[in-house]
Amino acid sequence: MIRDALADAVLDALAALHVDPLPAQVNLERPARREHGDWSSNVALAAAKAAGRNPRELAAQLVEQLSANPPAHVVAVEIAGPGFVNFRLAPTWLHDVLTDVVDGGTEGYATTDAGGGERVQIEFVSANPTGPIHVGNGWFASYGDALGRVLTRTGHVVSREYYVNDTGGQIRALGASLLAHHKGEPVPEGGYPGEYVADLAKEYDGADDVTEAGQWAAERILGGIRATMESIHVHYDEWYSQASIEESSAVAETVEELRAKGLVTEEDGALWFESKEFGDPRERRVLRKSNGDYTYLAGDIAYHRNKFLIRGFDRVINVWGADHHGQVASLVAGVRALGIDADRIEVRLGQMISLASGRMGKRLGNVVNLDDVVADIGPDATRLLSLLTSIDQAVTIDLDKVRSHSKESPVFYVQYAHTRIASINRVAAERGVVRSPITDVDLGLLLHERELDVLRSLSELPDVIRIAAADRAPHKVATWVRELADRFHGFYHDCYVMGDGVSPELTQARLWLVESARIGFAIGLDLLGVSAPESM
RNA sequence: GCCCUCGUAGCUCAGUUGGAUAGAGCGACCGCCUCCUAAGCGGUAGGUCACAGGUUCAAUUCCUGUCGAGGGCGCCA
Repeated sequence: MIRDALADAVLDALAALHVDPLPAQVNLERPARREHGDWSSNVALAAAKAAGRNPRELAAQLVEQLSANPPAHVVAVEIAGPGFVNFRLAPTWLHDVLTDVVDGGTEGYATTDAGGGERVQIEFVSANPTGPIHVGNGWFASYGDALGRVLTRTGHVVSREYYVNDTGGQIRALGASLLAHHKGEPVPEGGYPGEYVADLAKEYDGADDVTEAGQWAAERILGGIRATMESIHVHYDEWYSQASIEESSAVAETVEELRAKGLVTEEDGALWFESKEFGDPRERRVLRKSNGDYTYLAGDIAYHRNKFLIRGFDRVINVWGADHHGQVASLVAGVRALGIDADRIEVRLGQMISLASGRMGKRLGNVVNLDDVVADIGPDATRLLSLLTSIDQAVTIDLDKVRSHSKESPVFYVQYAHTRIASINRVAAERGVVRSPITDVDLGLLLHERELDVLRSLSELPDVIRIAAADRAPHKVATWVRELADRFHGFYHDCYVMGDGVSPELTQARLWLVESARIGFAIGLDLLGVSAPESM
């Protein structure tokens, strides 16, 4: 990689200048402004103090040293500002990028094995099966899925899981609501008045038992949730039943394990977990109520014991809504108490989403089902919409605007760029233009700023993916793919691949540029789970 | 009261882990189709990066405080 070559050259130059101590790492970045060159380093600023030198002087010496023996592709090394060292490169470095992209292809370019085969489980959505998925509890479905794709590409082994809350009070409440509908009685307090319950009630012919009725309804609703997830290309490896944990001896075993460690006390007939010493801000939490039932927390700790100690995941990432924030510290305390390193569990809290029309709530009667959004704008736009922003951002979505501007949405912008690539290839085929092997093509003809901009974007993809994985921030891929689309539209507009005044040699070079862009779109869109259409 | 996540253009949001003159889309205004799809391209206008301190060569970015928004602090799940 060019960055490593430049960093090595800088280190060599620093050593030649007897800088002591040598910086552990040379920071190289792409300046925001073109005048500042293609690559820039702040190493003189960063290292000067420790070495007892003047930053600007050190930068000047560095420039002199590097200019005397410039690394490959470097045509000029300049000093700027308070002591930046700016590298100006020949376009050949970008032609090398093109070759790298084509050599790597969709499967290989911008991949790393940084994850080292780490087995990562991502649990996301996990909404209670008491009603259809709505835009609130389904918003981070694309996030969890895309994060999995990014982690897979960076060398992790990913498993996607939906924790099915198929037991407990809300299932009984669902059953009671179903039976009430069935008998034509009013839905009980705290029940589920939704239309879907009435519809299900018509089909129910089981026993007059709230648990049985609730489980029957939950199973049906879960089928709908699966279909919704599939419709936006989210495929789970596991739908894990909470009941299977609670009905096994797993919870009791987990509590026993904690008790054996001396972390459980009994008071008022309840069993308490001494959670504070494991980082819980609260002194202690109930594991088993005085009525003998285990709490949700006890079940959740048992569930995570299962994830780590039974199923052997190296790392667990839970994607939860911000309204579950209160559970995090207790769960992590429980996991730690079981002897599991705290940094193996991550809880990513997605901020609540709201509608421009106001708060969404079941009681307000303005719940928008995810299915309806998918039906309106399609799965691609639905996915990209939620992948444009960080999950730390409490977004406001205006569904009316999303609908009316769906033709101008980012997804069309990006997909349109991709169809233009397909279009170029179609026209080339019609005109009998065949792409020669890349080794026979003079990529040195690619000198137009628009062409170089496309290649600059492609050169950044490996970094983008690496950072998106490390930060658990797949939206960075979405930002990148929009930038690539922007650059490609510019190229398309200003640089004809075939046409008047375009030499056969230039056509060949541009066909390869187009191919490298195609690979970039294919990688980026696949990571986002958005389709890359051939025509629109 | 305490904890978490935030506060960037009229609106919705980016901002490469501290860099040089802070970006995009939508909305507004002005241009560009006899060649690969105008679902596109170019331009103009729009900012005290909530506010005040601190850290340093350098702060939208890190720290503290204030103000504001959302969320959380049960023997509910």
